[in-house]
Amino acid sequence: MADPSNAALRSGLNNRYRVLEVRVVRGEGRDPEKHLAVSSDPSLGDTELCVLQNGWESVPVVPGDIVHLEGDCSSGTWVINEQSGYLILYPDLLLSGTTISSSIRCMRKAVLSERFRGSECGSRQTLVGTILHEIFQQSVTNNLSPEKVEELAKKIVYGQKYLKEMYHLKLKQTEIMQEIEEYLPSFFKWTEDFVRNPANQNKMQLKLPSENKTGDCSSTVEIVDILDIEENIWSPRFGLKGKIDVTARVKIHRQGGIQSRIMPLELKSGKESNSVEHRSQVILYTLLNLERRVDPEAGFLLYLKTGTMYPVTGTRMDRRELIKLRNQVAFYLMHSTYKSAVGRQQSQLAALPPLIDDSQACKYCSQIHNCFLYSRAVEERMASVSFPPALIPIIEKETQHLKPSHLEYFSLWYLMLTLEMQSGDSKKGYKNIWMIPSLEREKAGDCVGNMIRVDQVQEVSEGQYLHSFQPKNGAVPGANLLVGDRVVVSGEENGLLGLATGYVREISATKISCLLGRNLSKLPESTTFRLDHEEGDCSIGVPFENLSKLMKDSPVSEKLRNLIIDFHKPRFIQHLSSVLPPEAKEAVASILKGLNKPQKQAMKQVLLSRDYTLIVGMPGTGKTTTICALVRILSACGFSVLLTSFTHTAVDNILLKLAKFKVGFLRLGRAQKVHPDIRKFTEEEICRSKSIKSVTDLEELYNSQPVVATACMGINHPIFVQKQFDFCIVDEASQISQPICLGPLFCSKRFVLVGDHQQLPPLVQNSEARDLGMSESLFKRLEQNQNAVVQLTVQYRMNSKIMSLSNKLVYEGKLECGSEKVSNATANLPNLKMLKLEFADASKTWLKEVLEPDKPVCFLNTEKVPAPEHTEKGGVCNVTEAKLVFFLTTLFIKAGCRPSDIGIISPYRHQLKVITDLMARLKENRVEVNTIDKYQGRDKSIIIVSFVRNSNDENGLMKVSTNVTFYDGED
DNA sequence: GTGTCTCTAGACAGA
Repeated sequence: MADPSNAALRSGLNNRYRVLEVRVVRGEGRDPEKHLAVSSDPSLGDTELCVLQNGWESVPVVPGDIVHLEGDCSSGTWVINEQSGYLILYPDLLLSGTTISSSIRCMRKAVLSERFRGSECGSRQTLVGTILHEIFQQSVTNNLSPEKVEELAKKIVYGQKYLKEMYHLKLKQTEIMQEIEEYLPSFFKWTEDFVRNPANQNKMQLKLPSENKTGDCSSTVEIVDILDIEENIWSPRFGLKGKIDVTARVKIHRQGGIQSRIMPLELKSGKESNSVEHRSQVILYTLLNLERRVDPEAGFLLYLKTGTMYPVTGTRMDRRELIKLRNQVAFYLMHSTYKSAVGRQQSQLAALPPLIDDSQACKYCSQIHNCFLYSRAVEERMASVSFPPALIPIIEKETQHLKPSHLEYFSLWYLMLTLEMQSGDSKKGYKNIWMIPSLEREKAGDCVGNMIRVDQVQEVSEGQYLHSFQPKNGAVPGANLLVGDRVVVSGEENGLLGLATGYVREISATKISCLLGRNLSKLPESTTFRLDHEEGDCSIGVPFENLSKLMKDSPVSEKLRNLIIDFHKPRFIQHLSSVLPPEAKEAVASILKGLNKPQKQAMKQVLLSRDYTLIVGMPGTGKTTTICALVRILSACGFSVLLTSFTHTAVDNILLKLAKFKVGFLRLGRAQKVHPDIRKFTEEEICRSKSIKSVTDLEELYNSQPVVATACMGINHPIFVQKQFDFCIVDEASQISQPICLGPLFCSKRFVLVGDHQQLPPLVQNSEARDLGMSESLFKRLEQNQNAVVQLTVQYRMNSKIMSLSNKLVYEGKLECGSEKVSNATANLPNLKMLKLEFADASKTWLKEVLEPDKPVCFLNTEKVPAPEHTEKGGVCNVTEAKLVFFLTTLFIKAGCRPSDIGIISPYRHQLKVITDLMARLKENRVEVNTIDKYQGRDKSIIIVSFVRNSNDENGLMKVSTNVTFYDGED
C-alpha cells in the first residue's frame, strides 16, 4: 500500500512526513484531538508532533502513512486547526477537481469512477459541452468578432476532431450545429459585458477573503487578458490535479482602486445552477493556481447558456472542507484491500464509501451498475456494512441475473486486479516526476532533462502540436526514450509539472521532437524542460471495465458468463454445408490446399463452431499462416472478422501476410505503433488521405471492410459500440490475462483463441494475485473443454533431435516434423572443417561437440569452470557465462554462420546487458540478444541460452542448441 | 527470492 521506503521523506515546501504513531487525545470539556508522531527524516529519527483539532481529527490517518503538512511548525509542533494548516493524506496521489467535487454528493461514485474509467460513456449534452468549450476558448484567446466565432463553430463541428464521438452517439453534424447556435447570442453578450465594455455594466460583488473590510463594496470585474486555456496543473502539495478552462488576468475596479489578479474561469454549458459542486471545482482551481502564481483567492463560474458569470471566493473554511474530502477519497482509494488480522494474512477487498439513498443522484449516475455489483458481490457478506433499507430490493433486482458463481468470479478478479495494481504503484505513477530530480531519473533511463525548446511550434493537426527540444548541454542520452513512447513534459522549475502530454515523434543525437496536446510556445524561452516517460496506470482501467461488462444484464454478457464462468459446453453444428455458401466452395478449397492436416482440421472446427474454438499452436507449427488462412476462408464465406492480439507486433505479423492476398482490412490503433507497411490501412492514414469530414463518410469507412484488426486493449474504439462481428480471433491468447482477453469477445458472435499454454503465461507481478490464479489465461481456462480444442502438431522449425527434446519435456510426443528436409536439417557452417583443425588439442574436444551440426542440442555444465552468479541491484547476472556465450558466438561466426542467424536469450535482463556489452566488440554486430519473453515465436539457426543461475544450492546450466528453419522464417 | 512484459489519452463534458 504505502511505499515502504523512507527515501522520499523530506522537509521544506514540498515536505513529506511518515506518520509513526497516532494517538487520540480526549481532554475534559475539550473536543477530541489526534496527535501524530511524524518524521521527515529518512532514518525516522527527529520526530515532530502534529496536532489535529477542530474537525481535522477525523482524518483517517494511520501509522505508516505518508502525509504532507501545510502551515506553521514551531519548535517541532504542527498545529492543524480551524484557523491554519492543512494535512494532505497520500499527497502523491493526485486527485482531479471533478473527482473531489463529485464526491460531495456521493463519495462512492467518485471512488468507483477512478476504477471504472470508461463507464462514463458520454451523451449528446457532454459532447455539445466539449465543443462549446473549445469554441469559447479559441474565441477569447484570439479575440474573435461574432462573425468569426460563427465561422469557427462551423469549422469545428464540420471538422474531423469530433467525428468519432458523433459516430459513437449516432449524432448528425447538423443537429450539433443547431444546438451550438443557440448558445452564441449569450456568448456575445458575455463578451460585451466583461471584455469589451466592463466599466458600466454588470456590477458584480467580489469580496476577496484576504480583505477584512466589512460591508458590501460594489465592484466591477474586467477581463484584461486570456493567459492560457486548458492549463494543466499538478499539485503534489495539495494532492490535486486539474485542467483549468480559462486562466484570465482580471482587473477589479472598486472604490479603493484597481486590483490586478490572475484567476481561473470555469465554463459550464448546462443548467445555470451555481451549485456547490460547481463552486467547489472553482475553489479547487484556486488552490491549484498556488503552484504557479500568487493566491487568486477567487475565480469565476461562467454559464454559457445565459452568459451569466458568478464570482466564487474560496474561504479558508471551503478550502479546508474540500481538502478533508480529498483526504477521505484518497483514503478509500489507497485502502481498497486489507489484510485480515486473523488467519493467514490474506488480502481481502475493503468496503467502498457507503451507499447513499438519493434517488435523484442515483437516477443519472453512470456508476450505478458497478455500485450495485460491488455491494452485492463484495459488501453483502461484510458484517460491518449495512445498506439503506430502501435500496436493498433495488440492488436485489438489478443483480438478480447473476448467479453466485458469477459474483464469486467478479470479486476474485476484482481482488486480483487490485493487488496487481498496487504492486505496480510504487514503480509506476507520475510521482517520480516530482519526487526524483531529472538528472537522477535520466540515469535510470526514464527521463531526459535540462532541455530547451527550439524551432517553431507547428500545429500538425487539430490539437496536436509539434515541439522540438534540445539538451542545454551535451547530447540526448541514448535509449532513454523511444519513438512512439508517451511522454509528460514538465518544467524543471517548481510548479511547472505536467505542462503537457504527448508522444515522441523523432529522436536524433541532438534533438527530440514530440507531438503534444498543448502549445507551449507562450512559456518564456528560457524555460528548461524535462521529458518523462509516461508510465501511468491507465492499463488497469481496461480489465476492470471488461470485468464489469461481463456482469451486465445483456445477451452477449450472459452468453460469455455461461461459457467462461460456468463452463457450458461449446456447441458445434454438424455439417459444413450449412455454413459454407456454395459460391465460396472453390475459393475455400484452394486456400485449404496449402495447409497441412491439423491446420485443415482447425479451419473445419472453426467453421462448425457456434461458440468458440481453441487452436493450440505448438512451436513452429505455422500459427501465423493458419490464422491468415482462417481469415481468408472466413471472409470468403462472407463473415466479418475481428482480428486481435495482445501486441501490435503480433497483429501486424498476420496483417503483413494477409496483405499479400486480396483480403481487405481496417487497422485500428495509433499509426506510430503500427508496422510501416501496414500504416496505409490504419484509420488515421485513411482519414487523412481521403480527407474524411462527415459522420457518413466515417461510417462508410468503418463498414467498408469485413476484417478489422486491433490490439486487444484497443477495444474502446467507437466502432465496437455499433458493430457486431461474426468471428473474433485472438492470437497470443495464452499470454493474455482473462479480463483483458474478454474485451474483444463482447463484440462478436463466436471466438477463436490461438495460443499454447505450455509457452509463457500472462505476466503477473503481485505474488498474492499469482497465487490466487491470476496467471491463468482464458485459453487455459477453456482448454478443459477438449471438444473445442484443435492442436497444430506439424512443425517446421526444429530438426528431429531438437524436436524430441520438446516432445519429451513438454508435448508428450505430439510434435512431428513437417518434412524430411525439416527433420534432417542442420546448421550451415561452411568453415567448420578449417576451424576444427585449431581444436586438435584434446582439452578442446568439448568445443568440437558444441560446433558439430549433427549434435544439434548441447548442454554445457559450467559448474566446474567455475561460473558463479552475481547478484546486483539491477538483478542477477553471470559474467563468466556471458564471456563464454560471447566466445561461442565468435566461434560460430568463424565457422561461417551469419551473425543475424544467431540468437542469444536469457531469462534475466541484467545478463542480456552484460552480453550486449560484450557483443559491441564484434565487427558486424547483428547478433540478436533478447529475453525469452521477447523471442517467443521467432526463429534463428542457432540459439544460445544463458541460464545464469549458478549458486551453491543449484547447478547452473547453459544450453546451446542449433536449429534450422525452412518455413515461416522471418530472417 | 532477488524476474519476465504489454497496452494505454484522459480530465471534463451534463444530470
